[in-house]
Amino acid sequence: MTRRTFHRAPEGERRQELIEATLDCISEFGLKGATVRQIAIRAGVTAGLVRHYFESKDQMIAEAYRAVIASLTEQAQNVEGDPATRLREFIAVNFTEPVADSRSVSLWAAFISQVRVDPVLAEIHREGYLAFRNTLQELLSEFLAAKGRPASEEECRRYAIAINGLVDGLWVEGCLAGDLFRDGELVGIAMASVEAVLGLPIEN
Amino acid sequence: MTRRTFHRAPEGERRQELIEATLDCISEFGLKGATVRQIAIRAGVTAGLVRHYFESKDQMIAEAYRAVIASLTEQAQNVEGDPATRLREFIAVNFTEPVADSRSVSLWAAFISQVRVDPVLAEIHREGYLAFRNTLQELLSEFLAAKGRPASEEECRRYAIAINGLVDGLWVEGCLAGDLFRDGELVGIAMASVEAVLGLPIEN
DNA sequence: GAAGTTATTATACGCTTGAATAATATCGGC
DNA sequence: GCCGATATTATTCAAGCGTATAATAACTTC
Repeated sequence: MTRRTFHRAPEGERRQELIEATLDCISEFGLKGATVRQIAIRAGVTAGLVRHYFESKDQMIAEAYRAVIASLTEQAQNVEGDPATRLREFIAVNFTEPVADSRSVSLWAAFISQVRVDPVLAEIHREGYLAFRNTLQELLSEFLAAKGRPASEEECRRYAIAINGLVDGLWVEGCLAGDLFRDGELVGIAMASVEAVLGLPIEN
Repeated sequence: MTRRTFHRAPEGERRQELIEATLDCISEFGLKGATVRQIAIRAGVTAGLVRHYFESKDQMIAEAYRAVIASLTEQAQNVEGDPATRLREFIAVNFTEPVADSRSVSLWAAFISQVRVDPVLAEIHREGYLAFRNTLQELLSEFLAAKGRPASEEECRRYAIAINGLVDGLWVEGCLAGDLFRDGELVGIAMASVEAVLGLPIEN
């Protein structure tokens, strides 16, 4: 009886691999299908190792959720250029891979469904939502100012809530049933709707 | 050793109770917490009975999903009055209980997260989404015609997609973190945004 | 290249799960 | 008021769950 060989990975790397494997399993098998054993198989290690890196499975899941939120928001935070370009990019990113992907929305939904159950996840969600919305709000404020139509914080807040809802809603449906829409249709609808809401074109 | 007493419920009634108990458990404990035993306890029966009414737990879950979709859409289908009133009602319903409720969104998310896993649920979702959107599209068509600005089917389709996304996105956030918004704020933002998208007031 | 550290494997444990089965209480028909 | 049908309970089962523990292989250091 000989043991399987293995290599000792640097700590950070292995943790990352385990989190990635966790997300793979959740998106493919659902939260209840993401068992410690499945996750370990996906990561190419044995189940016991999970507890060497995480205090519990629940803690690993929470960290995995943080990773999801980060990947969904970082794309939106890193846009560059003048306000109009950034606003366009901010919207377009949500209808382009890797954000626009059935895996993403599965993960998002899996965690959303636990928000009511697990206060830790609820807090992670709230932080992520507010960060996303605040980024958008600031972007809108700059955009409106640049267009010569500066708006109050309160006004920008309302716009941010509306546009965030619009983009999120379209993102979900696009991810879930992309085949119901033509290529580029959703991003077109989103752009046109945002322009209508703001009462301004988003071109330069 | 004496058995517990019970009463024989009419078939339809008991099925309904079991489905309702299933939804309670999913929303409170998540999909993985909705075990046959928990569901039975919630329904006030013993676990074995589940299999008397359903071929398997999975089948019961699928039927429960149908019930969720139905309850989310039936409110929107049953609005009455002239087109403008119906459009306003259609929107408002989504920000009023029982649709606007953290239980609803938990259930919705729990099932959405399984769409990628289970083709049966995917089909149920698609049907529900299209029914909802088509109702909205027809409503918009009538509304625009009544306002003296009739629109093509293609135009109405685009409006329906946009407004459906907007309402869904705001609905999710409102349900998840209602305390981030003032009373009536979301429905106000939704109405204003829909008016902007359509370029028309929704009053009579 | 030997010794020490620890990341990783292997195995075991107690518990819960969905499902199958047999016993039985309830109720409608007569 | 009994009788047959069946809805419901009670019990059991194998499989899979998260976790704990001990053995060991892979690196680090000197």
